[in-house]
Amino acid sequence: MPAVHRLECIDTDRRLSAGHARSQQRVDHLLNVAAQPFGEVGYTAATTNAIAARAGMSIGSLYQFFPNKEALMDALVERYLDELQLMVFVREEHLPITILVDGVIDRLVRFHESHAGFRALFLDANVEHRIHSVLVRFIETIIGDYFPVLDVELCKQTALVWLGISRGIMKLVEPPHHLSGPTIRAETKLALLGYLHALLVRAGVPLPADLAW
Amino acid sequence: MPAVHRLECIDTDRRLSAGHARSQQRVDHLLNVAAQPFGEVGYTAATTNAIAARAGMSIGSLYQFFPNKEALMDALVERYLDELQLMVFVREEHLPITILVDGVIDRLVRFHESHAGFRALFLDANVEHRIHSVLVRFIETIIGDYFPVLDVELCKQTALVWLGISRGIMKLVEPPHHLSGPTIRAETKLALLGYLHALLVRAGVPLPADLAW
Amino acid sequence: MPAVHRLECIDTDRRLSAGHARSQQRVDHLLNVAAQPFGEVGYTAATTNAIAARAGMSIGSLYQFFPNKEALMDALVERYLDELQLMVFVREEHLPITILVDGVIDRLVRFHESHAGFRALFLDANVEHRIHSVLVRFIETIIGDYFPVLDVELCKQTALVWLGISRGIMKLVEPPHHLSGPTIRAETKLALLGYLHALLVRAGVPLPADLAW
Amino acid sequence: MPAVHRLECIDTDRRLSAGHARSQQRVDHLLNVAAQPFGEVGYTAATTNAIAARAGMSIGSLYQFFPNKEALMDALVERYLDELQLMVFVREEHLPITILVDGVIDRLVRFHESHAGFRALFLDANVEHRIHSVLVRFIETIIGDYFPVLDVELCKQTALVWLGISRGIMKLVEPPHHLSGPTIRAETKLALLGYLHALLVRAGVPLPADLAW
DNA sequence: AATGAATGAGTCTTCATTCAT
DNA sequence: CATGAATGAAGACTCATTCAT
Repeated sequence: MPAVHRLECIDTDRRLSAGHARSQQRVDHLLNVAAQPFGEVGYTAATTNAIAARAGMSIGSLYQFFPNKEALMDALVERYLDELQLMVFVREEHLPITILVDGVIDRLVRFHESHAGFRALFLDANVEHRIHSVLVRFIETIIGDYFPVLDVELCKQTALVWLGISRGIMKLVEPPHHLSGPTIRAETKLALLGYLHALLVRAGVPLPADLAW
Repeated sequence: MPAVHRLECIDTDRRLSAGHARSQQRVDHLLNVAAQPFGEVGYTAATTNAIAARAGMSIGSLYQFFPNKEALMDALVERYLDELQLMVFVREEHLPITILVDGVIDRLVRFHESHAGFRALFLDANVEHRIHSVLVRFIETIIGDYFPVLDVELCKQTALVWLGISRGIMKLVEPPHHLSGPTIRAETKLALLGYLHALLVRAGVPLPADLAW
Repeated sequence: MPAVHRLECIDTDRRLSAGHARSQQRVDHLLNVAAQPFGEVGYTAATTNAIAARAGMSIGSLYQFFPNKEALMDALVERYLDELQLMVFVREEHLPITILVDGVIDRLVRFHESHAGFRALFLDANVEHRIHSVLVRFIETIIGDYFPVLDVELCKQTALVWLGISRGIMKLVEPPHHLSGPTIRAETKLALLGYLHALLVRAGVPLPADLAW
Repeated sequence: MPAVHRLECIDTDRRLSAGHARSQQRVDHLLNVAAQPFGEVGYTAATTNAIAARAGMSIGSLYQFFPNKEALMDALVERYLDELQLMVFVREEHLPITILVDGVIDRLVRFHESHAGFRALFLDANVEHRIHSVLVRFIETIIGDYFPVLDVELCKQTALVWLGISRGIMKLVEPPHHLSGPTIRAETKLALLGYLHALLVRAGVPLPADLAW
């Protein structure tokens, strides 16, 4: 009875995928919720029990999805990276670099403002994750594209410094400094472009028109 | 016997100051040692028991010097601020701003390289202490002195951003990025001056000769 | 399938109530056990670790039931108050006061004899809890009912003194005096009624028949 | 040179006794001061370091006078007993018992009011010391003297109960009840005599004139 | 004798993780 | 798969007591 067999298989598949779907939903909800404690008290101080409780889930279930707290954070990080890909790392071609930076920083700061968990992970010094390296690679590519004359190492270093500058300024939204969102956006852009400008001058690279102050 | 009395006094003084001296030595040693765990794992993860053990001291002794962990950190912070005052915040008059920044950043990065505890406190996002506010005030004064045309609020904001940039770039010495000391020094200076340059241009303030690229 | 649904509900209820029941059992057991260290060494000297160990429970479990040591004691106090309500504070109407006191003291002393934790809390001077105030209010009511001619303040004061006398005499069961239960019962009653007698004489209140020695 | 020898001896004796005197002074001061923490926070919570500090004495010196905290308390107890002997246990002969009780309780309550350390030790349930047994023996003697017809055991038991009643009522000066000193005095006397009255009636002993209400 | 720095066992409490149901 | 009770190592901090000076 191959037909029957197939039917059963399909049935099973459906059930499985239904299960998967539900499971995925639960994980999504868990991650959404976990972002809150991370954002409020930081990764270390956020307790797994509190996260599970806020997710309306038992602690046991949390540990069925993730083997430990770090894996939970890693999953959150991956989700943030997916969202960053969609919402921040969008590059229309042929934009002047100032316009590109303007757009990326606007989107990054807005992402950062609206995602407390991302803010915590992006700004917290003491947690290891992939956000920074992915961001660095993204920035590296941009700089390499715009200034092919710069060698790979210098591109990478410039990307690193851009990341450092961005993190350093964005951290100023938090207590005790409380810089406003618009200020953060404006000053981050200014700092990134100011640094780039100085770097190009130092490297003897001709300035693009929009950087030629 | 006034002579004898005096001698006794001196004797007493010696004993007292000997006690003080030893006590001060122990506190110094404790702070030196405490800086290590703070530097390695951060303030929160560093345990008082570990600090005491590393200092070759019982936990009870640690608590004879400091009423709690925070007070220990505060003392360390104050000592760093004293040292910063002497070693970093030195301002010869009438230097061009580029030279001033060059000197201050050289000294700050060297301080930061040689003081793991300072590095931790300076870079760690999650601990409240006086280092940042003191640094901001110092930078604020410099900027106000060099550019009296900028209003107070803008000076303060610029100081904040300079602090943010410095912290952001200096954090890149740590894993996983591991930028070298010389690179950190060079790029921090470039970023600070590049940002300042752009800021002055934006504000319509005439550039000093050494910033007129 | 309403029937099935109902069954499931019941099932769920059963599971829930089974959990509740077990939890309640454990809390009960914990309180029973906690009463011992409290009784033996007093509230302060009793350690939460010792209590957990005696209850055959990890310290973590203890703190899952009670947020801290004081809350544990409070729960014990509330349980004692519930039991006192049922076993001691029973008042049949229209009894002569001597009979009432006889019954209450018999029951209170027996309660006190069989509940080491209560004994500790009732007799220990250095812990704040509700036992005394509740007892005072109970006694106050009795005295007010029997002698409406006494003003409220005097009723309250008399109740306080009765409580003091009872505590003072009951403490004599403990080392180093070791008065026997029957003696404690007899002498407490005698002291309470003797004081009341003297008080009524002093106040010029006519003695009820059973107090007219 | 016997004369010289003698002189030296005398000299030595003088020095010794001077040392003794000074030592005694220090011990006295220490005990005076120790009474305060005991009175304020109770025996257990009072720390030896705090006591030494308040006495302007090093912790080492405290332990040179007393081998441990308990011995310190014992010495304090002995001093209280000496003072009680002088100030409270005075018995003029041939006073009616009501007058005797009046005087003793007045003096005891006043002692109790003015000696915080005594109050703590007299009222605290959890510390073993001689105050109670000495008081019991004193009371026992009084009762035996006034009512030779009562057998020794009953005298002892009555003394115990008197002690219990006194402690129980005197504890009411403390929080949360805060009965006033005069109230304490009046009600303690009333309770003691009321109990004695009832006891004598029960024992079939003829009442002395001043107890014949 | 005097000192007070030093000790460290012991206290309460937290929280990531496991496992029986 | 879900549950959440149970675990226990570990952390900050206290305090009676000791001992070298």
